[in-house]
Amino acid sequence: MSPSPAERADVLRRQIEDAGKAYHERDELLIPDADYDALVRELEALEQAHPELARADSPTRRVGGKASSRFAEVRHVVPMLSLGNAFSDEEVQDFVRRIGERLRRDALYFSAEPKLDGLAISLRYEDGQFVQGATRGDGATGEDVTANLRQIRVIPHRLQGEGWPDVLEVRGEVYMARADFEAYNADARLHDGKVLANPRNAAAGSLRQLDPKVSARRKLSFFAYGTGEVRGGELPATHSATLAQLRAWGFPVSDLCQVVEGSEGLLAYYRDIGERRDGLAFDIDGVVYKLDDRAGQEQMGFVSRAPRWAIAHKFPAQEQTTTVEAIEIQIGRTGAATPVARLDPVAVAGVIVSNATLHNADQIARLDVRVGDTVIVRRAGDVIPEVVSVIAERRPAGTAPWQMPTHCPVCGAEIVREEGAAAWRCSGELSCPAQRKEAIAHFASRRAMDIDGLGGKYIDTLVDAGIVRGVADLYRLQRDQLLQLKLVLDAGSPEALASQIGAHLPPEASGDYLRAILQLDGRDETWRAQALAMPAAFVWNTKKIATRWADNLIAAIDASRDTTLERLLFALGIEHVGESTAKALAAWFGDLALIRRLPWPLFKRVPDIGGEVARSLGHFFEQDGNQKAIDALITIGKVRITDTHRPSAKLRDGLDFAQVLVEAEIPGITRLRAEKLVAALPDAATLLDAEPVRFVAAGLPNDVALGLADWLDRDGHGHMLLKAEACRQELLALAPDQAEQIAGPLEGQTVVLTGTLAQMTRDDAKARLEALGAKVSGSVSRKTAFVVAGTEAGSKLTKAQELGVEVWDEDRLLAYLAAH
DNA sequence: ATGCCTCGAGTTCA
DNA sequence: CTCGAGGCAT
Repeated sequence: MSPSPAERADVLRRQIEDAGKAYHERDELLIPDADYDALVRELEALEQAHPELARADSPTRRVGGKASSRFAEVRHVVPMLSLGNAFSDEEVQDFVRRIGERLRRDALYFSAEPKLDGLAISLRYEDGQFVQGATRGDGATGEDVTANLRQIRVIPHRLQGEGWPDVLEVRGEVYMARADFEAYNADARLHDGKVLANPRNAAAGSLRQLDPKVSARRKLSFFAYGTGEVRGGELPATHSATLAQLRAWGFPVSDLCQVVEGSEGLLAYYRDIGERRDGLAFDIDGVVYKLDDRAGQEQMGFVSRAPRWAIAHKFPAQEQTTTVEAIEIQIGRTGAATPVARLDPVAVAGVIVSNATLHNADQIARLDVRVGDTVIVRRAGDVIPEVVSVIAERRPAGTAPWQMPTHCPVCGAEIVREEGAAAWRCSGELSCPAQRKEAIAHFASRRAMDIDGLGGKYIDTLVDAGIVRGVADLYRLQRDQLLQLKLVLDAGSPEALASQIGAHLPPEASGDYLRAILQLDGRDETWRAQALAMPAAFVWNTKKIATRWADNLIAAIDASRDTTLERLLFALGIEHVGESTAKALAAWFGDLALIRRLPWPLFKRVPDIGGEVARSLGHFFEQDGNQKAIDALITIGKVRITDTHRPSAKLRDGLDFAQVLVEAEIPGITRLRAEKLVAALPDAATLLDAEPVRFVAAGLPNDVALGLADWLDRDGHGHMLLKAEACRQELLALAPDQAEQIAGPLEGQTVVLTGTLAQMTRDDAKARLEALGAKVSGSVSRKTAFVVAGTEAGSKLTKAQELGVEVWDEDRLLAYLAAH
């Protein structure tokens, strides 16, 4: 049976998308360009022949396409800066105060302008002629979009008037007016084209079109708001006069630009624009204030990549109303049951929101969100959608308060709440497929074992099929198994796959699909020739993509076998043990064999590990299943820890038996009492043998002595104490670790990274800072030594400024790293 | 006990 | 990114 056009179209779309994604996200070529083009052409032909199959999200309509979508790079001689943000009146007043103090001036004049929601660009004029236009890019380097900018009617090709500098760069915002955006989408809907999400995306997408004719059809506009490089000429001494001059030279400048005085003037302007916002012809997301006189600007200078003389005052996150269609719960890696609201999709602050976390049952109870409710949603911090409140008047009749289900929707185990905790958990542990999948995904994740290419979709299938039950099974996977898996997944189902293949194989070759495909693997020349003779490149491409994936995944799994103790400890997914704790454990103990059998009180020897984390570690390693899983990883999986070393000598400081007793958290046992106890009963064996009277004789109050006796009898505590004592002696007997690291120049300093770095990845920067002894943390506080801010730095930069923490830009970091 | 400072864990969308 | 909560200094 030959595949229906619909099935065929589905397969094509999936292949095109896989290849396109690999190319865009990883710069990886899954299939040659010619093959890719063939796939796209076939899909186009199919969609034309069967218009009912054409879909708005089809890759044939994708903006930009695939290969060659690279624009030339343009280096900005004067960097295109980002702006600091203000969200409250106070922050604006602080901004004005800082300037007043530094410039020692009472009256400050600002140029205030609307902040358009578009795309920042730079236009270069030489001898009055438009020669080049570029996007902002990372601020230092952008993309050359000259051809597309020439299509924008309001951008002058030649400067008007006179007196312009020999070289003039004009900075401004390309945007799409609301009316033009609506018209575009109406047209797109009519012709079944791709509907764009918002004017901003429309502008950005249009500008990055490769074909200028395409972007010409979309009506873009432009407002100038500043200048970049200027050579062979002078600009007026104030920003406002410069804008007027730009207008005279032929540039559109918003007529909402105004000069105002002091913070009062700024705030009045903000309110005025806020009121007029909805009536404007274009979207704005705030207003921008710039110190008007250039001399003052120069005196103020820059922090990181942002000028100190300008700030963006943002409007509050946009809110929208929508309805709650369902409240589902998701089971996380630790079993945490998180309620998520499925919403009727709605556009909030530029994106379509269809899910919003409700965080936990308390939050639902507080808001009293019910299925069917109309709610207000907001994008908190402009990213993660949240439900703000319920509109009570619009609640349908007959609803009941939402309740946490009593059983896990995935495995059916009971959902329980720990005492005093906020979170409900599925009690199924690793017998719950949801938890097992998440645990495996965590194990494979980049910061853990780093098995690239093993996404959630494949883990789902592997676990559902029973091929992978635990993490060690990953190391048993065979290439052909994976190949089959991928082929079936790509086709949607084994049946779909078989029917598709049947059509393209010669009659004598049809039959078992998988066998057919597998035999194409270069081993059988006859098959190979037949495949090449097939009418469509389909089988080849399917095969090539799948083979590539399987080979890559096998290679990634193989590469993950050599790992560090830190990564493996993190990968195990022990509760409360994240990257940082795993790193500390690895550094202090150095040896998995030791860690696996360590009684929990001894984990507290490591700074930043307290009772909770230590118990969690102990609990994990007590479980037989976990020990077996680790054994399997090592023996069957051939996982090797490459950095095993001796425990740190520092572990021995203050480590006597009395301390072990204290750290075991026995009720009533203080350091003083423990010492008395040890003086009378010097080791664990003696202690265990002793009658409670001996404890009293050693100076313990009656109730504490009885409590201790009771404690020793319960829950294997006695045995644990014996083990702890044995381990303690072992640690003491170990030769001191010679390889104590030399103190780096940043030893003991905490550094925070924020924003996007252009020259290196954040992981890279982190590793290099750590190599110098720094601790790289995620949150800014007074103790932070300095904050490294890349482009688009967010709240952490703001916080650093508030706390007066030093801010480095990327160049400074690079210079520092180079010097050390 | 109280109040930082961090870390861990969970999540959204392009 | 944000929230909750663990660890530790006061």
